[in-house]
Amino acid sequence: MLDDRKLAVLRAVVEDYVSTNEPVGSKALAERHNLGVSPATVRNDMAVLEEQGYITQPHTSAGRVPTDKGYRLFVDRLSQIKPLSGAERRAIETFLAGAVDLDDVVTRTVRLLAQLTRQVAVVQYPSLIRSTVRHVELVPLAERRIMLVLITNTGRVEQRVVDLPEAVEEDRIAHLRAVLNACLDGCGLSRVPETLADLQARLPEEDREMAGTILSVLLETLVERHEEKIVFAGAANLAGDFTVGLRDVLEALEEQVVLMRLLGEASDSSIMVRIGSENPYSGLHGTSVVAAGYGSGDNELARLGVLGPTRMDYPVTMGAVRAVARYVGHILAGS
Amino acid sequence: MLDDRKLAVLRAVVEDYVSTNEPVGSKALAERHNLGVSPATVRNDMAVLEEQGYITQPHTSAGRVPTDKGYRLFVDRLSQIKPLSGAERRAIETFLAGAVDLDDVVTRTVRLLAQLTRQVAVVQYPSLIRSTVRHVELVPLAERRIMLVLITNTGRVEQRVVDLPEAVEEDRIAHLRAVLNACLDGCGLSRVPETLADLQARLPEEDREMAGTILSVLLETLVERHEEKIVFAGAANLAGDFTVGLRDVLEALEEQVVLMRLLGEASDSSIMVRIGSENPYSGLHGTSVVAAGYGSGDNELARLGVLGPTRMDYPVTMGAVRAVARYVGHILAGS
DNA sequence: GTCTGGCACTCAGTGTTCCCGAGTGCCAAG
DNA sequence: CTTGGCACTCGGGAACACTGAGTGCCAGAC
Repeated sequence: MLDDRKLAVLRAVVEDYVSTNEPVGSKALAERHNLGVSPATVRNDMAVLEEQGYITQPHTSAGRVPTDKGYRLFVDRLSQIKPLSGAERRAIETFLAGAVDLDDVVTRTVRLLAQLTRQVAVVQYPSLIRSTVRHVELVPLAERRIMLVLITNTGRVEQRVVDLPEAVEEDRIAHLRAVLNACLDGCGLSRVPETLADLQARLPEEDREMAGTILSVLLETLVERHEEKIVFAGAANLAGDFTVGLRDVLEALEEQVVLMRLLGEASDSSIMVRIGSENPYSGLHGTSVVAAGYGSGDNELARLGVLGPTRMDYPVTMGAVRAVARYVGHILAGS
Repeated sequence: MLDDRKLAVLRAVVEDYVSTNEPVGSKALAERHNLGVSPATVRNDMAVLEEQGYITQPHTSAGRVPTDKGYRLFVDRLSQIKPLSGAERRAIETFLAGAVDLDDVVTRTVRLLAQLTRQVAVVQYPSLIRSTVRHVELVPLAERRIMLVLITNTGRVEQRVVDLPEAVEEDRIAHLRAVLNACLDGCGLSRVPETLADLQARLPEEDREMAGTILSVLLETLVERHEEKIVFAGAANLAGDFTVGLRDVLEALEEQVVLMRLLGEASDSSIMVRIGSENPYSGLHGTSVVAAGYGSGDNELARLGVLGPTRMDYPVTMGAVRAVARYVGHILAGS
């Protein structure tokens, strides 16, 4: 139904439109890409492509512009991810290697990605649920008040102040700390609730109340933070492209929930592309998202990606996202 | 040089321009504000005000618009901070009271302020330098690797992974932890360096090397983080007002350094207003900043504020900033 | 001296018209 | 199936006039 030349025409339309940002006409197209046929022939092909819904014209007597469906076909079958240059890889590596803690890794990553793609970058913090406990610390602050600190294997640190029902001596707290760590060290966060239930049943009577208070806060921490943390950067890159709808996009970026859904569900470690109206949030039609999961080694910890105009250079963007996701994975595995 | 009526005219020009966003003419002005004089008289006054540089006309045959100098006079002498309504106060209070940790306080604050003022809100994390140490924790991760966690009285938590030169048993680490906490508890962060120097001299010979490594990382943490953390929200509110220059503004917002300077130096606890070209960064002429310090009790921990078009409602904005700064102070003092 | 009404002047913004040219669709011939 | 030719469409820019809000200035009133 679409022969090779028609596909070549579609590819040419996408490439030209992406680079010029202007509707592309049959003549210019026949010249710039050596298709070996005349403009008239190209016109016929374009008419077919338009009929099938892959391209459209903004108005009569203008060139053609790809539709979302057209971009989709381009991404799926007509393009290859473009790897980064050696210089770019090295730049990424050295830039990320300078990070001192998790916060820093995430901040650097999001800025790097924004700069690399000249679009808006979005990075999700490593998911608590898929992490494991590295250490639990109880810090006495006052007689009836302690601070609970939870450290995960991905370097994430969560803290809560806990008010106790009664005054508790430091050594009982120290003991609880030891027990907690013995139980939880290396324990996957998703298995923490059951582990804690077990633990509490085994505690001596007099510690039950205190421990109950602390453990319930610990559980709360896990549940609350199920609402994952997510950041973005590069909003300034929007200013060039968009004119209308920019407000919608900015609003979407500030909604954690929307942002989460934007990056999509865990995929089979390949790159996800969402084009225009494929996006879940209506304010983001007209934008595309390229996202991938990242993690240390095999399991996906979280996701990152970029958001830009539908009219973006998909091969390059996908290359950048893939590369950054890999390097972040390495960094997290190494620390 | 400027009699009362001329000042009243200036005030009227500012107020009308702020609310309509259109150059205001003599006729409309004489009608809407009951100045008790004719348009012709107002025209004469406006001519004087223009000559003095308080207002200007975009082009001949248009109304007048306040200049930066005009806004300055308005803010300094012609307006009063407008307190929030009771409902708004209560909303602030309940919204901030729900915060679970420092991160949460800051995030909620910045969103609140953005929503309240319908502008871009900027909040600086409580300064490390002016905080005091609440606790230092050393967590063994592996034989030659520990995690250093620093908790301040403002609830801020800093962490670093430290690689040790030699394997160290846990009890030596526990001992060092005890010593560190004994020395540093309640110590102002600015005094930490000297305190640590003292401490190291008093340590037993065999602990020197290990302790040196740890302490130097601790010092690094303080120095590095001297570059303070700062966040913003409400970028979507820019989309309505600005058309050109928006890119500059967004870029400025993503530059930590610019953002820092934006909020200004510690002031004598009053509200700072920077109007248009008074701003340090040239991309931000055309915008104004209203900022204030906040803190628990007497000492200023950090600053917060909003950024908006020069044409903003200063009395209302100042009221909101002041109120939020106060409540955040209370919250931080209470936890 | 200060205020006011009158009047001529200026000019941004809008609407109208006209024209150009890029690009199209269609058709008949190769 | 491809190609050149041709009539057609229509967005966008240039030229133009018109309108009206707003101004500056002046002479007379208070």
